[in-house]
Amino acid sequence: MTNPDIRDAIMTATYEALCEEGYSDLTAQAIADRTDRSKSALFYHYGSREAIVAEFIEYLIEGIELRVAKTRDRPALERLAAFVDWFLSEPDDDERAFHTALLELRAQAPYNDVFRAKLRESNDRLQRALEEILRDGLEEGVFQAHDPEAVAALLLAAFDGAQIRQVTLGRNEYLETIRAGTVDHVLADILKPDVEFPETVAFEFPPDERLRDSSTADERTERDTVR
Amino acid sequence: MTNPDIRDAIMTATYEALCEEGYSDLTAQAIADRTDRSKSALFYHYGSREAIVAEFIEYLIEGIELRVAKTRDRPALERLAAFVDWFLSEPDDDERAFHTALLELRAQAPYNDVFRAKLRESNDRLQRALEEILRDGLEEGVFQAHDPEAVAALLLAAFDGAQIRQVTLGRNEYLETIRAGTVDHVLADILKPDVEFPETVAFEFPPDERLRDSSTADERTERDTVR
DNA sequence: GGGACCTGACTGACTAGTCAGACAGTGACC
DNA sequence: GGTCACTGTCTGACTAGTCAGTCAGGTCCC
Repeated sequence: MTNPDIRDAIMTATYEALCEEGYSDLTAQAIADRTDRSKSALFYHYGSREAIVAEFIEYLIEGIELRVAKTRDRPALERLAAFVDWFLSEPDDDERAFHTALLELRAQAPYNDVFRAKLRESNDRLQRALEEILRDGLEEGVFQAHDPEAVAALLLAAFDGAQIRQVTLGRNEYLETIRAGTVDHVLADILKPDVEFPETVAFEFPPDERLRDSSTADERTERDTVR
Repeated sequence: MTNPDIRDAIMTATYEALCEEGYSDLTAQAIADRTDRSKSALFYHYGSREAIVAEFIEYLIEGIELRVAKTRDRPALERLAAFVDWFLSEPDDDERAFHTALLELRAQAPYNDVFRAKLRESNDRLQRALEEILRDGLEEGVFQAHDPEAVAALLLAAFDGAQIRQVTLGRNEYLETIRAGTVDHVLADILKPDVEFPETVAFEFPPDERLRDSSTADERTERDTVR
């Protein structure tokens, strides 16, 4: 169903609407306004607003997979640093807006089986990506013996918690505090004693090219103190 | 403003409505239905739905403070175990429903200055309570030298992340994994080498007595597979 | 009689989803 | 080449419903 062009248009429109309006104001109209089609066209292609959102999560998952794949040839320690940095470096305005909306969306998962299933998949891929880094580090001999599954889960929980607190409380310091705590208390146990966790990243975790901010990020300024 | 009886009635009604309907369905009517007043009475006492929610967060904060105070005479290690257990033990249905709704509410904080300010305060009290435990443990000589502020932040982020993932992904295993990881990797650095983190809690973190489930928790059963 | 408290009926704004019909393209058939 | 039937895509207008908040008026107590 649906030719790829219009699907892509609807997905990026959804992304923009999410960033600009948040999830709870993500109306079918708000999405349509950001395409060159009418609201009815949305319902023609996807039967419901919910289906659009479900597809959007799918779209994000594809993005994650693509982005993880790009990093696989790097050494494990560099990848770990990039992963940490991805979650715990201070977001720009667009990133923050997106995290904010995504949190609202995630908060609906308990009420919505489809969202929950898709978010699970997204989470599992992330978890597996991190486990892979940890396992590769063991093989490369830079990490000490540990349980990659448990450590990955702990790290993701801490990162996620930090990000959510940063977004909901509006406190950027949080990220740096948690990063330092993670490096000192968790990664210290993981790295071989002679291995230092890099101060700066060797490369940035690649962004989702499809969601490169097409909208000229300026008309968004006076809309900042919202709702 | 407002006599304490009706305030209390509205707050517990808000709590019940949140648990049963979630935040995004928390309408003024849903709250009123759980009091013996009409919806108009709500608007008479609080000027808006938002004000009710803001007051409710306040109400929760008072509860936390009360509950933390009750535990202050216990040894630090016991308190730490109770704190960990509070966040990371498997919730019953009511607790889970409440966490779910609270997450929705927290997800609105970025858009709402009042909510954000109150949630910050709530968070700060929690952080201070945990720091206090850590400092007391240092004084009691059961903990090794560490930075209580940073460790408290790390623990709270990890706990919060674990709880959110458990709620949004519907996976209870998460909590146990994170608890084990926290004990092995973070608390291992904090406790003196000869001190063992308790397997079982000496006491439960006290619940909020005011929110004791007054509604006979049975009519809620067939409404479980919702929305 | 005045104020505190409360109610039911109502309004206005908003939204998901529907539907009848428009229109452009395509292929068949004369 | 022209016409006709048909299909996929799309639209504007509409429906049915929801919800926050208002308001005129009522009761009860001082």
